[in-house]
Formats: sequence, structure tokens, C-alpha cells
Amino acid sequence: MNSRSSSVALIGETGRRNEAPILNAALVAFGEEGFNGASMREVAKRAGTSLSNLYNYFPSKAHLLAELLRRANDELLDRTSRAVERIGDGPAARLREAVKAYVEFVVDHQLAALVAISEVRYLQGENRDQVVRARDRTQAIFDEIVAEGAASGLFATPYPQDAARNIVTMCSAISTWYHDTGRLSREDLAQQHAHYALALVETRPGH
Amino acid sequence: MNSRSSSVALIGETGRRNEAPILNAALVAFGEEGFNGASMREVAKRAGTSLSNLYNYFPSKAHLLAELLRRANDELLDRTSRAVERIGDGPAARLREAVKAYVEFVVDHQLAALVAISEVRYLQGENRDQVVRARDRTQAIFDEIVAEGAASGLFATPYPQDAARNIVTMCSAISTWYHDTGRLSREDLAQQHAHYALALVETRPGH
Amino acid sequence: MNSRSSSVALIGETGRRNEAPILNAALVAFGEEGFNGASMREVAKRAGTSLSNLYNYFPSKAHLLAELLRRANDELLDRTSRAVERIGDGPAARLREAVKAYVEFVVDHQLAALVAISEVRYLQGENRDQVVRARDRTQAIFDEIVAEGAASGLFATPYPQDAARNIVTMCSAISTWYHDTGRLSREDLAQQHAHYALALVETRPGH
Amino acid sequence: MNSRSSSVALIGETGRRNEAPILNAALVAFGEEGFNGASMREVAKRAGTSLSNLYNYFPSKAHLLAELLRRANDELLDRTSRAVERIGDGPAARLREAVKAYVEFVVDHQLAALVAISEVRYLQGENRDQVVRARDRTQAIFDEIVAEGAASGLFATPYPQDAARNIVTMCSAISTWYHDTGRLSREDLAQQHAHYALALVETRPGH
DNA sequence: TATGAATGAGAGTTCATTCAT
DNA sequence: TATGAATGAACTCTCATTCAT
Repeated sequence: MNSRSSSVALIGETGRRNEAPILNAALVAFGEEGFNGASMREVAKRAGTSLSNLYNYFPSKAHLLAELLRRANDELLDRTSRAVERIGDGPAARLREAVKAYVEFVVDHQLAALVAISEVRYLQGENRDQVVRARDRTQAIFDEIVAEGAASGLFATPYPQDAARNIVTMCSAISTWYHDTGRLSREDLAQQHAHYALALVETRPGH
Repeated sequence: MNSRSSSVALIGETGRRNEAPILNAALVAFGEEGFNGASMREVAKRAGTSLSNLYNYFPSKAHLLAELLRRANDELLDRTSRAVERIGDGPAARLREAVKAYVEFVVDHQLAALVAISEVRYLQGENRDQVVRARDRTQAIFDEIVAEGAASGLFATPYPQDAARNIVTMCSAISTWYHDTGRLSREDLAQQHAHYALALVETRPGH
Repeated sequence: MNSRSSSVALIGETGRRNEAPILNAALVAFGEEGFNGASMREVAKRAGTSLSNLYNYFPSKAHLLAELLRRANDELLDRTSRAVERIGDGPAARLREAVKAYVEFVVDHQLAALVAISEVRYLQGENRDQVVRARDRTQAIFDEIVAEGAASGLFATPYPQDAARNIVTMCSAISTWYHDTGRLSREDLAQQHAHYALALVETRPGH
Repeated sequence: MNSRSSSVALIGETGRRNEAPILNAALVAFGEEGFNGASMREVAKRAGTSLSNLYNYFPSKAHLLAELLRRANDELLDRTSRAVERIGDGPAARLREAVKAYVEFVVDHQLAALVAISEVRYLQGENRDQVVRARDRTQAIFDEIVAEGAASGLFATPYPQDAARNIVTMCSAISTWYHDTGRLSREDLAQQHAHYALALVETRPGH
């Protein structure tokens, strides 16, 4: 495990011996085959335990997915909100930092980010609500920054309402194509998307 | 059926009595529950035919999905390429028209667009290749326009390489949140996203 | 199949090829191992078909049990009510015929009778209600006869209220111990229990 | 706990701290869901202990059931035999007392009585034999009394052989319908069934 | 073309039981 | 004595697919 992914562990050790292996196994399985395409048997095999033992940790497959998404979205929200807190002043700087935090999360936890966007649909009830709530709060951070910048005249976009959504869309979509062996480093990617975000809201150079 | 969705029918009548109902049923089923979450029984029920009759039309569930995605991507490619053909001159105008065509496709065939992005992963082999090829050709249209605009100095973005991908990402993501009862009309949406695209590539006003 | 059990077939041929074999297999399985002790695999094996094919006939194990009990109780109610209809006059004669009809049902369909009393508890909801309703209507036939006899003074028992229940209890309990190879024939048994019933309600000889 | 059920405790304190709670939990679980329908987990939960701790007290689920039934049948046999011992003379008086003792047992330990009749079938081997032996000895008490009364001419029934079985059947069936909030008290019920028993064997008033 | 019956594989989940502590 | 973790077998039920008609 490199310094990146351990910087803030998404799935760290808990009191229960097999919890982390199971969650990681589920992450890979759901990521590769989708929630309905992956079987609990496969998760167990990957986790190096028995099928029935899975149920000592999570009461159902749906709960397993829920826990995964809960952790991913909580971590993303945490990183993003802490990033904008650090930078107090100016919508441009804050937007830049928020985007960088988001992108770095996606790079650090690419599979979790991918699963988080593609498998939420299979959650239901309270599990779903909880995850959606965290996701909405993350989105709201971007909404507010863009609204603030638009109000102050710094962001010239005539459509500030939907720009923030597109910024988040671009960032999370990274999880669908990024390969860490590729041309772009984590920092390049963060830098680049911060730039895209400011371009999208049409930041005025002179401001 | 209104003029929009029938303008170019994604799933039109063919010589085979139940083909269109089956494809439409599969579209809804896969859209609502995902490829692996939907069953052939459910597709049959929605299509108003028997389970076994499905196999008179499509040799397998995978072929059914493939046909669906093939039609969606072909239509999207067709619309987009025709849009840029009509407008011969200028990267800005061509980008604008390409985006509008893409967005209009997503609005006209929202469910198909959604299924096309979320369920490709369940295709394999030649079926997958064919679909990916059509998708890449659509993407290439945007790539070329942006490259051309960047080369001519019209698009000032320092990262022209990835900007086109983000444009397509923004357009296709519309399928995940759009509701035709919402605030934005089809034309608004097209207009808005054309604007976003030009902002993203940092079009120079003076050019 | 001898003339007795075919006199009125509990599980006869229907339009569906495997329905009767499945029901009979379930009857034996549930009878031998109890509802929860018997598995659907076992039922399938006994019926000479595949496990999954069971579900083409009955939507669940519970429905299978329900159908079994529904048929048994309906047939019992039918036999008993027809027996008392034939004999219009006199509580003594009517009680005698009702008991004989009941006993003959138990002998003719011993296993079904046994399952009907021992496995109703595993039914729930409407399935259960329906079966209980039929059972109550059968009991009511005896209740009415005893009440009538008590009212007329023919039956001297000071506890007419509960006597009818005990009569039915004695008859149905036959299913728990009877062996058709035993000392008592079907007719002996019917005769004997009719006698017991009249003794229990303390029929006055002179009446 | 009232004087009735503690008069002779079916499941009393032993040297082992959790034995009584486990037995009581099993009694309720088996009573409500049947032997195969109840799980060891459920028994543990009801007993307020852990699943694995159950096996410190009973080597298997079957042994747990066996112990339950052994206690119930022993207590029933004990009560019944002591009842007839107290009353030395006369088949009528002895039958009356035997029935009353049986009925009182059923009322005092209704759930145990119910489980004893409905779940014996799931016992096997020596466990089963032991329980059946106790049950047969209880039945034999009634058999002997009826035989004696028939021999002396006091009981006029032409079918003395099976009458005793029906008497026991009626008594034990009480466990299937009795509610202690109902119309009949424990003493009423005992009295009533003693009366039914004497009627069933056709006791001659003059004798 | 259309159907209902049939099938083997596999799904998620629970079971009684054992093990390590 | 007591526990939580672990296991392999078995459960009910559903799956995509095929067959006979």
C-alpha cells in the first residue's frame, strides 16, 4: 500500500479480524462485475474466508454494498469540506482546492469512487438515503462556491446554476477512465481539473 | 409518440412482429434494474409475450443488450456526424452543433442514453467491440474539433487533449439527472451545454 | 389404487402433467418429515421431476402445503356435509353418519388427514384462513347436531358445548395410529367411533 | 409463578446456571415454530445466552428436545400414577382421578404438553424410545383401569380395547386449544373430562 | 411464430455445529 | 462456563436457456 492510499484509509482495520478483507473483496468484486453480477461466494473467495462467515460481518449483500458506499462518500465529503475550510478566502481559490481534493480522492480510491457512482442505484431505503445525503452535501459545497463567485461577478458564466454539477461530473468521471500508469500524474490531474473548473465558470482574469 | 422521439426512431417497426416491443421492454428493464438485475422473464412480461419467444428474436440476453446499445450508439453517432457535416466552417460553430446534437439525442432517448453508458460494461467480445467502436467514433468527432480549434488558436485551453472527453462526459451525464418535467427545456439544455463546451475550451471572444 | 381411495380422489389428474405427482410427493414428504423437515429437493425427487420445475406448478413451498391442506379439508367437509344431508331425521342418526363419514375420510386419506392436523400451524395469512375456515365448518356440523340432540333431550350430557369437539378430536386422531393392516377394518372403525360419539353425548336408550 | 405451575416444577433449578433458561427457551421456541422451524440461534437469544454456550449444556439440538420431552412425560407419568395410587378402590373413581391428574398436567404445563405430542416425531433412537416408553406407561394406566371396569361389568362399552386410547386423546388434545383466559377453569376442565371418560366407557349408573 | 414445461446451475441466506480463547 | 468467529452443508428460490409441440 503506498502513501497515497494510506493517507486516509478508506477501509482500515477495525476490531473485527475479517472486516477489512471482506470490504476490500466486495469493492473489487462489485467494481469488476457490478453489484448484481458479483456473487457473495466470489466475495468470500476473494476475502479468503467462507461464504457463511460473510454473514457474521454483514447481514446481507445490500448491507455490504451500503457500508462500502457509506465509507467512500463520507471520506469524499470529509476531504472536500476540509479542503475548503483550509482556504478561507476567495471563490476561485476555494473552487480550485475543492476540485483538487475531489480529484485526489478519485485517484487515491479509484475503485471506490467508481463503485460509488455506478452502484448507488442498487441501494434502497435508509441505506440509500444516507449515501445520497452525503453525496448531496459534497455537491452542495461546489454549489455554494460557484454561487458565491457568480454573485460577486468573479464567475461570469450565464448558467451558474448547473455549472457546479458539471464540475462534479467531470471530476467523478475520472474514475471511469483513469489508469495510474498513464500520462497524467495525480497532481497533473488535480491541476488540470481545477483549471477546467475555473474555465467552466468563466473566471474573469482581471478579477 | 411526439415528433421528437419519432424524428428518428431508435426502435422502430421491423418486419418481425414482436421485435420492437421486446427491445423496448428490455430497455426499460435494463434501465430500471440494470442488466444483471433484470431477468428475461421480466422482459417477456413487459413485452407482452412469452419467455421462450424472446429466443426467437434474440439468441441470448447478451445479444439483446448488444442490439440495444448498437442502435443507441449508431443513432448518436449518426446524429452527431450529420450535425457537423451540415456546418462546414469554424471549430466554434461545429462544436456548438455537435454538442447540441448530442444533448438532443440524450433528451430524445434518455433511457437509451443512460443504458448505453451504464451497461456497456456487461458486453463482451465482438458485441462490445462494435459498440465501443461507435462510441469512440462519436468521441473522435469532438476530439477533432477541439484539436482543430486549439491548433488555430481559437481555443486557448492549455489542455486540449482531455477537454473533448469532458465535453462528452457532461453531455452524456445529462441522462442521469434530466427530467422532462424540469426547469430546462430540450433547447435550453442544448444551448446551455454548447455554451459550457465553448467555455471549457476557453474560446477567445475576439477570434 | 383400490376402490376406497379412488372413491373420491383427493389428488386427481388435472390439466397439468406433473401436478398430481408433485402434490402426492409433497404429501408423503411432509407427512414423513414435517413441513420444515422436508425439503423441496426431496419433494422433487419423489415426484420424479427437477427441483426448479416444482416452481412452475406452485409458487412456493408454503403454497404447496396450502394446496394440499385445502384439498384435504375441502374433501372432508364435502363428505361430512353430504353425509348429514342424506340423513334428514334425528340427531342420533345424523351424528352416526357424520362420524362415519369423517372416519372413512381419515382411513381413505390417512396421510392427508395426518398432515392436515399436524401441519396447519405452518400456514399463514390467507392460506391459513381458508383452511381454518373449512375446518371450522366441518366442526360446526358436529356442533349443530349435538346442540340439537341436547336441546331435544336425546343427548343427556351435561356438557354439550365441548362434546362435539371431543368427537372430532377422536375421529381425527385415528390418523395418528391407524394401520390398514391392523385389527380394525374401515367399517369397524367407523362403526366403533359412531358408537363412541353416541356414548359421549350420553344418548338415552329410550329416546 | 403461581402455586399450580410450581406445584411440581417441570423445569426447575439445577446446579447449572443456565440450564433452566435454555430449556424454557427451547420449549417456547419449539412450541411456537416446531422443532425444525426453530433454530438454535433463536433458542440462545430467548435464553439470553450465546449460541455456542448452548452446547455446553446439551450436546445437540436433538438432545435438547429429548430432555424436554423426557421431563414432560416423566412428570405426566408421575402425576398420573400417583393419582391412581392414592385412590385404591373402584375403576370409576380411579378413572376419574387419572383423568383429572392428566388434565391438570396439561393445564399446568400446556406448552410442554403440546410440544410433547407434536414434536416426539422428531426424536430418534434411544431418545425416542425412552420418551415413547414413558408415554406408553401412562397410557397403560388408563388401559388397565378400563379393562378392569369392563371385566367387572361396570363399564358397559362393547369396545373397551380402544376406549382408553380415546380418553387419553381427549385429554392431551386440550393442549391444542386451551386458553387460561377462557370460560373453563382448570377444575372445570378436569371435572368435565372425568365425566366424558366415564360416559365414553358407558359406566352403569347402578353399579 | 409462439407457448408451457422442463432443466442444471447458481443465487442469497440460514443451519447446526465446532474452534480458539 | 462463556464467547465470537468460523465452517460446510443445506435451504428456498430464480436464473438463462432449451425442448416439444
